[in-house]
Amino acid sequence: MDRAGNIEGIFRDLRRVVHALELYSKDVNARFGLTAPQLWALWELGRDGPLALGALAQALQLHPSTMVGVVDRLEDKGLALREPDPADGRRIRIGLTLKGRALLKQAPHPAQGRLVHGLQAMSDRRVVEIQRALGTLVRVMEAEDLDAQFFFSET
Amino acid sequence: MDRAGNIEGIFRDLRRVVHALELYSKDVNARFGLTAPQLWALWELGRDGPLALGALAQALQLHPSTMVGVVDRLEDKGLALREPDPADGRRIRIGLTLKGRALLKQAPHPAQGRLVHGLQAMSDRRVVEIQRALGTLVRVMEAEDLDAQFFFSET
DNA sequence: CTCCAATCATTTGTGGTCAAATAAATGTGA
DNA sequence: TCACATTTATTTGACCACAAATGATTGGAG
Repeated sequence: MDRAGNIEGIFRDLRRVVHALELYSKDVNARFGLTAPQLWALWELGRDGPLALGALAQALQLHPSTMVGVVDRLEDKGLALREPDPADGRRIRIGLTLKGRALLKQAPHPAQGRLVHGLQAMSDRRVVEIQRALGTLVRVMEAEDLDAQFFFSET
Repeated sequence: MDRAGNIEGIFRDLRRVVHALELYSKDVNARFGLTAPQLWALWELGRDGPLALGALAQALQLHPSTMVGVVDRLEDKGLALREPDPADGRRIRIGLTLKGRALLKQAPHPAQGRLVHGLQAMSDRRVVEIQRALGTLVRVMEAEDLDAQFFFSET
């Protein structure tokens, strides 16, 4: 197995992982009525109390304009609530409703579910290896240095 | 670093990898006027000649209804073309236009960018480790998907 | 040959994501 | 004080992704 083949394989596997994550989100939605971002936001709100929209977006690593829609849907479901921030007229405070708090007690942790079962069944060594590999990927992909566009040799 | 922390970290890193992939798609779009799925579809069409919509969706691991929009946009840009399949009235044949073929010659490989740059700069051992870890992840995640499908198809 | 199930592309609806533009409120410097 | 840049949330527009429903076509069973 040559190097180009390895890199090709990494890309293919990444796409498959992304795909599986999306299906997992749909599955969570079907079982709990919440998509993965919605559940994650709910969990974050339950942890850090009322948050401004920007702070919540930051916590979830999402664009603020993306966050608006997610919060809208949580509000539509009666799980979260927007309130004006008395200290700063620009800000809002997003908090959980009683219903949201109740649901949070029953819902799975965002990083939980059948997917985690597979990881839990692995040896510690395996888990650490995956974590280290992903950490390397994140570092590489989030590296700021650009350029270097045209030097991939295809077979 | 405990085990739960490792699994937490894996999820966090997965989200960041997904995020980076999305930004990469936007970046490709800004540079070449093509999003990652569009570029990938173009590349696949240039490889395997005219394809039916379903076959193309299969090649990209996308839902057929998703593929429709991507092909629409490629057609709007004059890069691809739908033709009725003379042998089967239900099927269409999606092919590249001359313009599409010309663009494909200049466009980067779909699996290009920051990530490839980083991977190429790594040691072989590192690349193999990443590949193996992702392979394990894919097996676990796709196995869970199969379980879910089996579980939900029992009615 | 006819009826009917399977296949294929598409449409519709929901949701996620970003960037860019907008509006309101805040804070700051002259 | 007042003009102006900054911050914050939102809207708009484009794209991606899926599931479910639809319409047309095909192919097989009787």
